[in-house]
Amino acid sequence: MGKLNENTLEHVAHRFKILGEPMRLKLLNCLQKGELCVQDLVEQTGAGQANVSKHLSLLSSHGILGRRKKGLHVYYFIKDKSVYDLCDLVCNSLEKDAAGLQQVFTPRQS
Amino acid sequence: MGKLNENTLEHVAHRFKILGEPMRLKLLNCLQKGELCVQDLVEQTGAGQANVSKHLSLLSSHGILGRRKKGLHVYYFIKDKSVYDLCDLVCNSLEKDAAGLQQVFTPRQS
DNA sequence: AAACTATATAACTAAAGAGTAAAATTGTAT
DNA sequence: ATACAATTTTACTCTTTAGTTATATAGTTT
Repeated sequence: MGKLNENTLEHVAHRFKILGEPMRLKLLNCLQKGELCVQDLVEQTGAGQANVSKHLSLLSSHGILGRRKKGLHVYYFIKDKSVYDLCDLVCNSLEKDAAGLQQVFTPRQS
Repeated sequence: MGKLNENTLEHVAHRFKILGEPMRLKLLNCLQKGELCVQDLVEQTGAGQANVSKHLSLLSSHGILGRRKKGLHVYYFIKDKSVYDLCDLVCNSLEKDAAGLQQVFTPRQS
């Protein structure tokens, strides 16, 4: 994290905030294997149509997803693959935390 | 992002949410060079004392910061350095976005 | 054209959370 | 013990936002 001025700091925080909703991560997770239309995502997530649509709009308006219209359907796809790297980093960090906790709570043989 | 089940997905989102506040990133930014006490951080950020204290509590209760008491002062320090990697990743992604926009809006010589 | 389907938008409700001021803790100094 | 200083906690206000329902838009089919 080199020299974060006030402005870029806001942008970075904003990006994190966008990724900080379980439903949005769920959508990104579904889109790992390739593009899907809104319907598909509604089915796979079990969320409401309007809700899914709003999240997708947000993600695409911030360059994380791309949008492709084909007839009645709108297909969304991953545009910024760095989100997966971010998730991986967080996962590793959380696993390390969990390992640490386990070590604390697992009594040693005496 | 390998196989994120419902549960880990929530945890990852939660971590992002924690990092999704400008003031918290500001605090992490201040702590890059080493530990600081609450007062120092209040001065460096210009935020209210209670506010800073709450953010620090949150960050340390989630393993991102560590806490060390010394007399009247409480020193906070980075415990999970991966947060800087996360910020770097986001910065790179945002820079790429900005570069793309510039390319779109900069007319070529014809 | 009308009927239908997929998606987006608008308006609303409810919950979460950032900031603040005041009171409570905790530790120090006199 | 009293006074003081650093930090935390509590209680509150205000803003933001996720989810929902209903409506609007865009495209298709008959």
